[in-house]
Amino acid sequence: MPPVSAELRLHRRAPIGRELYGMLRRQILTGVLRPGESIPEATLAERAGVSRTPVREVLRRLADEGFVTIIPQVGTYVAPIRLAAVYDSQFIRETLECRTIRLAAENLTEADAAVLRTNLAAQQASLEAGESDAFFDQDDALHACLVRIAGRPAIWEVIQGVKSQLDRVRYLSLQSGDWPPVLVEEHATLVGHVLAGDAEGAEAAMRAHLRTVFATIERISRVNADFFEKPAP
Amino acid sequence: MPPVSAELRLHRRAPIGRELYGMLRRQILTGVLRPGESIPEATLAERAGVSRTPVREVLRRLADEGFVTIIPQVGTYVAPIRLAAVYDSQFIRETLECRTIRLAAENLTEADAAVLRTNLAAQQASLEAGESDAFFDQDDALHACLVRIAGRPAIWEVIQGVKSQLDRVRYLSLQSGDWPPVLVEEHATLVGHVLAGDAEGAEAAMRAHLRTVFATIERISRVNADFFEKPAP
DNA sequence: GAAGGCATACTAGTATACAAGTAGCCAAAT
DNA sequence: ATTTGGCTACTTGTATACTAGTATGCCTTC
Repeated sequence: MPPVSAELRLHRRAPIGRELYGMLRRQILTGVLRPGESIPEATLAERAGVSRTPVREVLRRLADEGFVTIIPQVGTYVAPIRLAAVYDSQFIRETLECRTIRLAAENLTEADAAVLRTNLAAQQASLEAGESDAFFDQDDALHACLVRIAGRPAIWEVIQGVKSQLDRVRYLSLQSGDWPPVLVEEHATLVGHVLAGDAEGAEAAMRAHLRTVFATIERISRVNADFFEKPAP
Repeated sequence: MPPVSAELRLHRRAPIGRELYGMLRRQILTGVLRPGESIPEATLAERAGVSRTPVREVLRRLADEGFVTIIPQVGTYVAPIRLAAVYDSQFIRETLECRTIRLAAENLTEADAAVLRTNLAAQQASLEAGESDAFFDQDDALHACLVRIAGRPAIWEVIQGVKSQLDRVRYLSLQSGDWPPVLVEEHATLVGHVLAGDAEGAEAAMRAHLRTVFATIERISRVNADFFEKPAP
């Protein structure tokens, strides 16, 4: 019989391989693990001090997100960045966030406004300190916050799942080049419109902001050609 | 070393538990397996004639999609329909499909038009024959086709993954009530706008169409209360 | 010398054995 | 009669053993 307590009991899930998942995801995202690199289950299991079973589940999930490629009886490899997937991710993200930010501009409360201002200040600090990794996370936090303000917190989970490939490009673009100042500026504009309750302006700013990545993709895929999938001959 | 052939070789993947996944998904969707029902790994494994290992991967994926709830050391149960998830699914689907159908109306070719007309005719046939299961699939096929015409075939995969909870309501609504005629009518209107290249009208029709589900949710959740998550007390 | 076949090492897929934790029942004590 | 304690059956989580298939390097042969 179904436990009626299921709704109110907080299950202490067993995220044994949870940190392994996060570590691998991060390492692939940041390029510590480079596309094409072999990551056998046995090696990961041994390194983490666990058996292959939980490792397999982690890899299966990473494969679903497009981070690794599993070839049966051959091996598991860090997947190359697929440009087509990047463009699809951008399309979906733009579509969803441009709609949610309109709602955010309309539903804004004073408490939300304070959170947004705090985040912007933190970004400025990371920028001046040159901490690109911190900035990367704060960028995500701002967008997540906007989605939450829109009253659709679950949407961010979907975006998070979809933008995996986009994130890899985003990370590379933060490493080299002078994009962070531009992004902070755009974020400030974005938040400004939201604070003013200007839904129309906020959407336009978001659209422009999310398309900034386009300006870097070509250069990134040229400089870091080995990170990207080879185009069909 | 990474096999360079990875891109062009077609890997004969080993979808051993693939049919089990489809069967379970279908059975939960159609209500053959009812929310709260216990589905132990061992039972499923024995029934399918395989070991627990592949069954676990299937269940893990179903859990990610919100079809089952896995409680460690307790059991695996068919998940109840979460109304909040249904509304989130609808929001995302509406946002994405309203944008893609605009593109579909603009990118339409003659071949696409023929496919759309064929699908509509098939729907009409299923309607008259009272085959609601076939209609369910044709409904999906039409929407998938529109997304493909828009030039974003990958988007449908995302929608497919998101609308799981929505589908359960959709299936229930097709079982009882006289909604199929309404939906076919809406599909015809939709396709009509696309065929006419009327992006504006197509989007409006799509929005109205995807919101039709709202009219049934309240009744469905009342009639089939045992399918839905109990609201917080 | 080159090309083809074969053996070996390594991989993920699968099956099975073991461990840890939960819920429900039953008995005993109050 | 009620409550509380423990015990048992059952579940998922994890580890390990085994299977099957692939790629590669070496050896043979032409």
